[in-house]
Amino acid sequence: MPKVGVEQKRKAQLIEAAIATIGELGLGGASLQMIAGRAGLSTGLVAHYFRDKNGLLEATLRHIMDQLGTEAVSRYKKARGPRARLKAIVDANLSYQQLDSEFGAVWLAFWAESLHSDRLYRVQRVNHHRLLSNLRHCLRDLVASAEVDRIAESIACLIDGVWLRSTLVGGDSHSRRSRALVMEAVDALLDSAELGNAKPGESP
Amino acid sequence: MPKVGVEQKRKAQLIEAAIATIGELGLGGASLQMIAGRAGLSTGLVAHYFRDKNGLLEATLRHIMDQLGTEAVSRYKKARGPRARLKAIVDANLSYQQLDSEFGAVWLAFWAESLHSDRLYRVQRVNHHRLLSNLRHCLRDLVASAEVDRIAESIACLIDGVWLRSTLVGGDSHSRRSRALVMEAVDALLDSAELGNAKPGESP
Amino acid sequence: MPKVGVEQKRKAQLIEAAIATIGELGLGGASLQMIAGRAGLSTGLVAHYFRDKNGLLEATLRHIMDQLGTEAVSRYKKARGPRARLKAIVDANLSYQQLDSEFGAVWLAFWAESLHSDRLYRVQRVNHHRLLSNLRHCLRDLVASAEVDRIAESIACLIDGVWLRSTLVGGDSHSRRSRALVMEAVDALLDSAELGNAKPGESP
Amino acid sequence: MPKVGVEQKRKAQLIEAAIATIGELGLGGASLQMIAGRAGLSTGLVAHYFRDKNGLLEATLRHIMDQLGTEAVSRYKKARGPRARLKAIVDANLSYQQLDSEFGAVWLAFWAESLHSDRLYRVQRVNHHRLLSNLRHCLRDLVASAEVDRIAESIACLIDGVWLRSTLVGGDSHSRRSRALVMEAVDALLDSAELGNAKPGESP
DNA sequence: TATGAATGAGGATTCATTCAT
DNA sequence: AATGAATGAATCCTCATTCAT
Repeated sequence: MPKVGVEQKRKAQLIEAAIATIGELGLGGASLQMIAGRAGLSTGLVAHYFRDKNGLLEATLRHIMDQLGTEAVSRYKKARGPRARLKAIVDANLSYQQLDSEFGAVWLAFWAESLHSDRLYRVQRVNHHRLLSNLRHCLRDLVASAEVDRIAESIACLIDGVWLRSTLVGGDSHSRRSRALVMEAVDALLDSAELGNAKPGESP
Repeated sequence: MPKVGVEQKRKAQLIEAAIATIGELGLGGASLQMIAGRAGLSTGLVAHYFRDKNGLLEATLRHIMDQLGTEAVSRYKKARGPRARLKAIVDANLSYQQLDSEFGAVWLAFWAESLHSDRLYRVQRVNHHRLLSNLRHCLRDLVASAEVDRIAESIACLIDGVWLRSTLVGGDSHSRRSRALVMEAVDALLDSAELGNAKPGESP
Repeated sequence: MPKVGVEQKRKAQLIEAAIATIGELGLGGASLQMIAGRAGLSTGLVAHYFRDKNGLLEATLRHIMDQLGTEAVSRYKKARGPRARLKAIVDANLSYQQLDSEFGAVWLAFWAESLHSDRLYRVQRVNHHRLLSNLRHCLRDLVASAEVDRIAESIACLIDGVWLRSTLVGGDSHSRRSRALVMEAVDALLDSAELGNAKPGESP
Repeated sequence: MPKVGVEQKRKAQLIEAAIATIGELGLGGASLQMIAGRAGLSTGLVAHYFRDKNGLLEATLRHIMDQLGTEAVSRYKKARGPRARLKAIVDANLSYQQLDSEFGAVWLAFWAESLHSDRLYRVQRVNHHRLLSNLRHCLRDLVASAEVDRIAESIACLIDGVWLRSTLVGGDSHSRRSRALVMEAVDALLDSAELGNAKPGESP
């Protein structure tokens, strides 16, 4: 009988439960008993598979980041043309945040915590830089190289600002509006860069 | 003998210590003993003046918001012209966040916590709407009324995204760069709105 | 009203309870709940006064050592003549161990633990050397200086061996017998040293 | 297929690992996972072969005692003359304790624990009496029968006191010195007994 | 025979809160 | 007004034990 895969399954169960619990109660309210209970497992298993509560939290953050990365790559590959690819990245980041209304809260909780935990901080920075690097890669085909960094940073801030503020509002209508909002702002940024540099752009 | 003002002074001491402690250790690590100890007072005083730990936290968040509001009003009044007033608001929000490198962390901690605490949530929303409302007020003189809401929201997102991402990076050079970044993005947004609406804008 | 002395009293209560509990259940069975419960206090007070369980244990060991030291000094001062002083020291060590039948068990538990705890180890060594030094001091008047160290060490071993083995037997008759046993052995050691060195000794 | 002997081998592995772990970390720090891990086996095997953690500990103590007994018998048989046989017993007890510097710690840990465990206590007492009985047997040829018990007890205390104190000091030079110390004290005891009884002794 | 997954009780520790002074 | 002693619930973690494979 396949005892194989039990470890992966248990880890996934615990991570899923951690996400749900943190989303509902925040990091401060997410005790191991709540998490393990929601997963239908015992608290001891956390130590068994993750050594520590911190181990579970780190794995959880990493899981979230991996999922976001996978989503972004998948959308990116389907997109045709540089502007579409750029928007695919934006879309991946936004849709992922808003897939579940709790997701923004989880993301935010980890962001806040990462400022006081080396392990989480490192994971967080990897993602920070990955988003910037992806954006820059797309922008190289769209604006003058002198503008790439600035515009990439602006778009990254827009994305993070949008989901951050949307955690305060929530709701589906807001989700749709916020996507549109970012897209229009991105267009504005690209247009101004193109105009300023007289660079011939493709139509969006 | 003027024992008047003792209450105000003690409250201020505790709030200041709360901000410093949360900035350094996060909300999860800020125990009453740490806060009171840093203020040079006893833990009992917290109950005396704020009834509760939550009472202290709420007062602390309110204090931060009030300070930000005061700063914004002060800068706003000195500014001449609609675009300058708009930038004054942006500046107020950014400079305040970056006054102290710990400040972003405090702000972030409260934002995360407010998603799980009604009291904090309400305070947070007031500020959320105040920023939007201020931005909208300025924009009415700059862009077509149909665009006001959208641009205001975009700028608000930019502001929050900038300080949020800057909590991960820190440093003075980043602070200066991020101000410039927002200003340029604001210009791009305004220009695109003006062009699109053929509305004659003033020069920035 | 005298709030003074509360701290000393509470510490004494907890230390006393720690000794009783360790004597009854061993270090492995002495939980904070048992200790605090026996003292009629809450577990939280341990942290309040000793910071830690280890803090309590260290204070307890120190307390035992101090008491033994005081006892030894008191008996030593009453004794007349070098041989009597030597026996006063032996008596102090033995009578203290056997005052309470649990005491040997406590002493033994700490000795075993001190091999794995730096803090306890240091305290333990201080006592180890103090006993030797006291014995040497007495012996300088009784045997040739070349023999002092050896005889001191022998007597120290006898003392420790006696109480160690008596932990396995217990009972009052054994206590009395073991005192006599050490005294006779001490006499044998002194006699052999005196004879070997042809040193004129006083009558015991 | 010779699966015979597997049981004995596994038991020996676990016992050996238990001794090493207890020596290093003490009884309080010796978890089954540490012990089994050091033996390269799984925790489940402990239950399989010893039913219990206590079963393993009891077997371990018994193993130590058996080894000591074997060593003593072996040395005893090689010795010629009553005084040499007496010293053979002393040597067996001391050299065994000091074979490994961790050994005293293990012995001490079990001694402390045996005061709170019936099973271990019984094993401990068997050894206690065996040493006494061996010593008495030798002494019957050396001192008056009225002195046998007293001298036997004294020598036993010396032996235990020496290894007990040596656990605090350790080091090879101390080992050698402590053997000499006991031997000289034994001689002093024998001489005083012989003199007191005018019994003609053989030369050692 | 052997593994290691899973459990859950028990321990130390932290902390907000209460209250006598 | 102010202290800090005292509490006890809550949390994380460790660990012996059980059991299915």
